Amino acid sequence: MEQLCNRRETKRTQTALRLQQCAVQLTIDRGFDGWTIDDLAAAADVSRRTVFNYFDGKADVVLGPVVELDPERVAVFVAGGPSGNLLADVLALAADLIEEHTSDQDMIATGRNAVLGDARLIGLAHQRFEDITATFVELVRERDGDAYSPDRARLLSRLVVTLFDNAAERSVADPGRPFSEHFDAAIRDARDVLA
Amino acid sequence: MEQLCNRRETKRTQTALRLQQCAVQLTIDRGFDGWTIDDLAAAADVSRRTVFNYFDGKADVVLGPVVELDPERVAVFVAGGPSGNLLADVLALAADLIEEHTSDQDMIATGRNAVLGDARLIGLAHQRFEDITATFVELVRERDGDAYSPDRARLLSRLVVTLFDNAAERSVADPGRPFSEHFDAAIRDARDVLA
DNA sequence: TCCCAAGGGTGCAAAGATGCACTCATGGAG
DNA sequence: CTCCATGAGTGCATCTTTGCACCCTTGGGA
Repeated sequence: MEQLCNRRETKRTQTALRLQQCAVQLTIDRGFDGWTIDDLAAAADVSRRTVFNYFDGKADVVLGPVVELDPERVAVFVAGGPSGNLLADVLALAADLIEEHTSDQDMIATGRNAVLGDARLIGLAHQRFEDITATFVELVRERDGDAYSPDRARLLSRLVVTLFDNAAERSVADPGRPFSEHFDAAIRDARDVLA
Repeated sequence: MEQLCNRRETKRTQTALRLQQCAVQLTIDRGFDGWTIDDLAAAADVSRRTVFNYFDGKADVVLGPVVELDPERVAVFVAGGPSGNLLADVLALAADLIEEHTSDQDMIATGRNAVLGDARLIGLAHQRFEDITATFVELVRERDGDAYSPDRARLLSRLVVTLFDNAAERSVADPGRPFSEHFDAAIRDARDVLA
């Protein structure tokens, strides 16, 4: 997956990472509204235009790009797969989401702190989770029709979000372990709690 | 002269400087033939191709680009200007050469050491001075016809080179002062010596 | 209320950087 | 001597970065 022999790819990754790190740091220092795109560009030593070449907006730099589900996996999910168990399949879908979009393990904790420290950012992040939830609810409806009530589907999505957030908390407490491990642990504990 | 507001110019200058510094360091460490363009590219974190986008060859990275006289000033010189005194005018021409091609004051000393520490580089540098000398001789001939014998013109050019080298030595001993100042001091001392 | 400065965001063309496939010269190894 | 590996140097297509002119929204002042 990593191509260290390719200068282009390497520099692109470095620049994206640098932008994210600077954005998070600026947010921690001054809050989300305390810095401009120009400030970020200066901090990351790129032009203002380049920021928009990498991210779709100011929020995206801090929160990361809007997550997108793999259409192939979505198709499998809607068809009732991969395991047939709804909870397991939703979790699998969510796990892929996290897996693909976690470029920097230890950035998760820092990023989470930055988000939670700024009211405006909490709102933006919340909006994102809302969108994801809506997507999931729709997917569940496509998959099982009316077998699941929208309320139940919504609860399911919220559970996944909660699991993610709990995993993030664990990641803060124990940054040494990979995030996916914390996520798995959160799932296990949740099962125990609900058992 | 410096445009800190322009990202392009700034980065270009930085890259060129980085390439020069790395090349000099590599030469000091391993000798001129002890490193390849690929080594330099890796050290300066650019692609091999980019090295050739900046410099015309391996030698140019260490010695700097081949100096070129300003055609306008050359025309003035050939016409007998600007002062009418041959020595003064040649010195003025040479001073311009140095002024325009000295991007980094303290690099002069380091670069000089690198050149003097490698036999091959001394040869290359010598060849350059030869070329410059030939150019000057030709210019003097165009200016004063046969009033100056080629031998005398050649001596004149050599004097200038010597002054430059002496100024470089002074620069090594006293890096705090700008190079042009050392150059002027060398000229004064030479006059005293020859008086 | 009207106006304007500031900041987010986009389109486009020019300038830079890179990868890659070449060519050419040279100094050994066999 | 011949062959071949190595490293200098070039041409060209492609991808990135940058500057710049724009547009749109918004929150204050006058």
